[in-house]
Amino acid sequence: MSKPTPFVDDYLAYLLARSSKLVSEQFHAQVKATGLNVNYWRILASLSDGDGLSLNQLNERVLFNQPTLSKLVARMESEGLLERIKGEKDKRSILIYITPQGRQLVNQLLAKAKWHEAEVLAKYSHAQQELLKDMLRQLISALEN
Amino acid sequence: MSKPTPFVDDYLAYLLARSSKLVSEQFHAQVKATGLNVNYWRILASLSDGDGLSLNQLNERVLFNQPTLSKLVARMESEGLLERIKGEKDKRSILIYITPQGRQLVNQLLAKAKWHEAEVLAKYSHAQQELLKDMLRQLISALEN
DNA sequence: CAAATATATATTCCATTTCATATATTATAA
DNA sequence: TTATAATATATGAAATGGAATATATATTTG
Repeated sequence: MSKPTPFVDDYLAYLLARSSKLVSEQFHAQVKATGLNVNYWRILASLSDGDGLSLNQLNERVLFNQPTLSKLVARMESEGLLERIKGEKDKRSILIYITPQGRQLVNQLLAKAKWHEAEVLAKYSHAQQELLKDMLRQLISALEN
Repeated sequence: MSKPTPFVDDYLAYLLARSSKLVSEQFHAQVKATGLNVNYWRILASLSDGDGLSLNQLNERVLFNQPTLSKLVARMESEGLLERIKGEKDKRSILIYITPQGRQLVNQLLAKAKWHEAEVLAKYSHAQQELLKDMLRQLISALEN
């Protein structure tokens, strides 16, 4: 009788957390090497293909807490990476834009990120890569309601 | 011409982080409802099918930082959930065991966790579930070296 | 074997995150 | 309309997490 599979190795939440952490950590080392805060990278990447999101909308993507994101965005503005503009239609909201400086930074990192992803996925066929991503996308949209 | 897929929605690290967070968060709400710290749950679950791990070994599973885990384990011991025993063979090491009280707690949560996972995966066939998990396990072992 | 190096865990100090709540604005109801 | 509730973001005190380092024990080297 061989040992049963340990709980965590068959537990989806654990497999996701572990693979997520392993994949991210490798790349985050590269981000840190450029001197950038990892959270800044996540925020810039989330804004990279369409800024002008409100804080809440951005938060739905980056999945921080609202106060955490609020403070990060304020810091990033003070460092010249983002700009915050009060909403015209709804004056409670703050719309967030990438500055040229932030854009330059994120563009460099996007290229590195794609390169890193290619490395991670090198052993998989294109079909397999898409299968994995599709399953994750399905999971996400199911959980978002 | 339709919009291209946003970067993040095609980026593996993001898909993993997002799905991980969404899956975990749902269950963590249940954990918190029982009054337990989420990190405690992660530690107990990691020990659930074989305790007596050293701090380092445990850390390889839970993927915290060593000082963070060290502090958490100390707190959990003071709250009666774990026991720390100095290694016989290597006296630098600390072996970590679940107390009966900790065991009772984790057993309840393991049952809930499995139930929650079943819900999350309900829409997938058994074969698909295994496919997803296998791909994640492969990814993990490739990244661990 | 003694000295030097490596390893396992703990601790300290500081930056960041979180919880609860405040403020400002908008939407709804009476 | 005015009062009430809801929503978006900000803020402050307290808890948490991380980087650097300390301590204790083991291993290696000359």
